[in-house]
Amino acid sequence: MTFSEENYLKTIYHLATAKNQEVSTNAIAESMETKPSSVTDMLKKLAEKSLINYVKYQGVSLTEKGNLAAKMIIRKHRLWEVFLVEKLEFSWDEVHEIAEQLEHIKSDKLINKLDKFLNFPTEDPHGDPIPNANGQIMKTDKKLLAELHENQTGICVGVIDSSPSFLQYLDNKGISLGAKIEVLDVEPFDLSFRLIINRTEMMVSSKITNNLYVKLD
Amino acid sequence: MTFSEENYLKTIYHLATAKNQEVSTNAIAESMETKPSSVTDMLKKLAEKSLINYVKYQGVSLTEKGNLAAKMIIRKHRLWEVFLVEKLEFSWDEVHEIAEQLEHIKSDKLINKLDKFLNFPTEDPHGDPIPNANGQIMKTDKKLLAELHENQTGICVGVIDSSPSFLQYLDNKGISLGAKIEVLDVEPFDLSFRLIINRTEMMVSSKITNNLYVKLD
DNA sequence: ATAAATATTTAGACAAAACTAAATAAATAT
DNA sequence: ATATTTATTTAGTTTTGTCTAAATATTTAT
Repeated sequence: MTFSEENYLKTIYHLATAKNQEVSTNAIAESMETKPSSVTDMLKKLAEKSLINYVKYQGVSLTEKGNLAAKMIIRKHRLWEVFLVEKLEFSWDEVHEIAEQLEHIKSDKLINKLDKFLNFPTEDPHGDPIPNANGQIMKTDKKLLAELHENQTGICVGVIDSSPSFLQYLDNKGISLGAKIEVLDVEPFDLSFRLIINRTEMMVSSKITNNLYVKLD
Repeated sequence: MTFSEENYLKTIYHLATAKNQEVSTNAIAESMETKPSSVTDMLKKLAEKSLINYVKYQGVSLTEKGNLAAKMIIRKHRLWEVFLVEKLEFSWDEVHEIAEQLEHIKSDKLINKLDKFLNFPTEDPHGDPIPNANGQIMKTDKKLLAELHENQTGICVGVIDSSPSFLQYLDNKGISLGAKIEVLDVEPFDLSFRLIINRTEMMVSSKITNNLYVKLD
């Protein structure tokens, strides 16, 4: 499988998972910053290889085979992200670009040894789940911080918005994966939260609480 | 720079270093298992980018720029090999193929952090030197085992022939990088050596002693 | 229900990196 | 010194993945 094919599969997987329905040609083109005509070309090729179900003008979905292939690419991407953050000390916001390259390295043995070296992590540094070697995804019982009530506590396990600017904002505030969070109270007017994070009290807006995942204790 | 350009540069570097003269089109083609006409095409492209000195029918040499670029690729290749052997527990003979892929990952920050993570190694698992971030290569004072005399001792630091079959032979005999070697005596008839390697006495043929590098104590 | 807008596909072209076959230059042998 | 062999380059083709422009299908609005 070529780099390009792998990138298309991954994009289709993400779009299909997010929308939970057939993925349109234009949606793929927009997401990959390419032209719809290029997408059509590639869809034919992927359908030819039985990686997607493709009916002209009707959008696409992944076949079983395509779904597994996509999850293996995502597995590689996320394992490499864990490696970059935990072993090489990159910060959250720097790893995506490099993992985009590393995810295309072909060697099952490599990725399984990496998995072991990292102690079989189940989530990447943004809190997204890592499929195991069989493609199974452990779903976590994480909640949005915005859903918590006063006096509830938990630990930070991920984000929705993983843009560098948001991740850097979190770094500045001292909010990192694994941080202990306690909700002191919620301001009813603007839904901002008063929190204790790692022993420091702070206020955060609803924009933040709607982008941070926590796991309840 | 594309994968293909990088592979050509690397090949030219190795051939130029081995022969210490201009590299011919055919030599490159043979080494890369491609056709001379394909090589000519690429040479024009590399010359256009000032990476090589190319005069029709005269063979090529690397420019300063090309030489540095080649050394950076080799640096990446060898650092990844160290990672694979030391951290992921691959054996000597498995790492080359995977490193061929990893050497093309583009990120200076990545490779320098990897270097630090591995504690700035100066040699890869086959005993070949690793250029530093500036492209400088520390040359080691290694000798061929065949050059040692009776009662001399040293440690195994590398090989010439890095084919899987030779590396596997060494593994079977318990000969690995860092192994202590003591020469007991040399059989004048066939130049075979009687050795103690890691406290075990064994006989090795001159075919072996001519392919193993040792550093004297 | 039809017109207008939007989405998708087709047709044809291009660049990169490879190839084959033919042409040309360089090296070698007689 | 010329003929022959070998090495190298040129010319033209192929495949992959992209593009533009034009054509066609689908959706939306009136």
